[in-house]
Amino acid sequence: MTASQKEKKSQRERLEARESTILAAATAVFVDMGVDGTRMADIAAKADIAEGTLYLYYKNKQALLHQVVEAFWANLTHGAEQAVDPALPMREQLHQLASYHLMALLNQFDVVGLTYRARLRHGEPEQQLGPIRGYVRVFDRLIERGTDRGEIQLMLPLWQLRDLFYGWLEFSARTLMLRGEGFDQSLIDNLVTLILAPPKQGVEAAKADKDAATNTSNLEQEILNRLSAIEQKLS
Amino acid sequence: MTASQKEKKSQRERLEARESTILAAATAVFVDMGVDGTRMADIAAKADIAEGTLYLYYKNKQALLHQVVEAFWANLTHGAEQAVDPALPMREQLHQLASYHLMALLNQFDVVGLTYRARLRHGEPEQQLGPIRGYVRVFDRLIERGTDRGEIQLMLPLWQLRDLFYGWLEFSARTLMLRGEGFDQSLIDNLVTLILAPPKQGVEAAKADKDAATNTSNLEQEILNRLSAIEQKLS
DNA sequence: CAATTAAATGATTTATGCTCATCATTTATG
DNA sequence: CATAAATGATGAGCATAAATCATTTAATTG
Repeated sequence: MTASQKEKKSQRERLEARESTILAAATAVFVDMGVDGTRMADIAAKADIAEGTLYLYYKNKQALLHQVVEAFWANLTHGAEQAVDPALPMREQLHQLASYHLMALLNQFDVVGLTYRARLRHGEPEQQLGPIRGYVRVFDRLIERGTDRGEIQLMLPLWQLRDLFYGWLEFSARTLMLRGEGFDQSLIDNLVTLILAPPKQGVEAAKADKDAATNTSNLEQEILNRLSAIEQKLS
Repeated sequence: MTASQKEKKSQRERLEARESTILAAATAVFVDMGVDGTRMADIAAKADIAEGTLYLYYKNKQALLHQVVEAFWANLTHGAEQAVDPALPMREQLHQLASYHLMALLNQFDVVGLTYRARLRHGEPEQQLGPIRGYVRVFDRLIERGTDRGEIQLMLPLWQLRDLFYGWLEFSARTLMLRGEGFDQSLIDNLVTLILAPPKQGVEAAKADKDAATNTSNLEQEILNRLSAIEQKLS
């Protein structure tokens, strides 16, 4: 029994290894030739298996592409979690996350592009890209902690802050790629500064100034911070 | 000769009319069935022409898709130019542009989605989407004027500001669609306020007015506002 | 009204995603 | 250990749809 189970396990391992091989091959060819330019035969050849075998692992080309993208984002999530050091102050952590994300977008621009082709054929349920959700959760947790500590000064519902962060970075990555430029430090700095210490604006800024000038107690400010925390958790 | 020229012109007009018909048919079918789900035969049928005729007007399916997207953005540019009234103060203009853009993204979400499939097969020159460039120029001109007048408080390079604006709005549109929600006024307000100095009217103004009336401190009023916001979200 | 040019057609060709009958390998059984 | 059953792998063949092109039809010209 022990032997048979061992055999079974090594069998399963072989299957998983083959799945990884297929995924790696598919990623490479998709990136290299574009989705439409990729033939299933190409992927099979690169993975060194028969064409029909692909369909034992994935229902069709679309499902394979979907899996490629999911694996990519899952991997990215892992990297993001490692890139952020929770011991550091909030500003550093945000900086790390933003830098990591922009870096990833630039270095793997083509793979990111596959994401837009991976949404399932319309019809069928909300089987939207799950891993992306896991990815942004890294950001969400960071912001929630920062909000609890009252360090986030850009007062926005969490979802707006999230879309600002990722939307800005992704569009910027596209611009930088288009111009043939690389990583832009000023962009990251501006983004972090905007979220943590926005330029004086509106009542918020006036209030802050007033507080500083008139030496108002921190208690009232603390109340505001707590309220923001609650508000963001609700949205 | 006049007659012949007239004839020739009406001929050209007929061709252009047919081209419009094809484009409209293609847009409808692409949106309805998805790019992959669309057969050239479907488009031909909808445009009431033979399949082969399509290839007299467009080199292939990809080129047709490309043209559909270009026409869409060109049309959107026209709408944006009309939506913004240059006589109004900067704040109103930005508000109009942001509202128009978010509205367009939401109402024509599927067409916008086609944009990501319209980049030409890789290889071949920088024939990137031109009309999008024309579209963002509306924003650029607005910002340049605002900068000259010193009305822009968010000091960023133009390209960063542009990517912030469009990136945030597009990601937000996706979020709103995913949640099945519609136009979000607070998003627009926050975006405009972030870029410009505090408003003289709107939510901020109401608060300021109330401040003046009740002679309450800004801080206390801010607390009241936040409580109201929370209250609304809970109901 | 020929004659010439341009436009339109759709049967045919070509390409490729996917299926399935067959073969190979692994696991279960007496 | 032998044999049966189950699972995995294969690639020739099928079906679908994009693109082509010889042919027909329509428009333009002198």
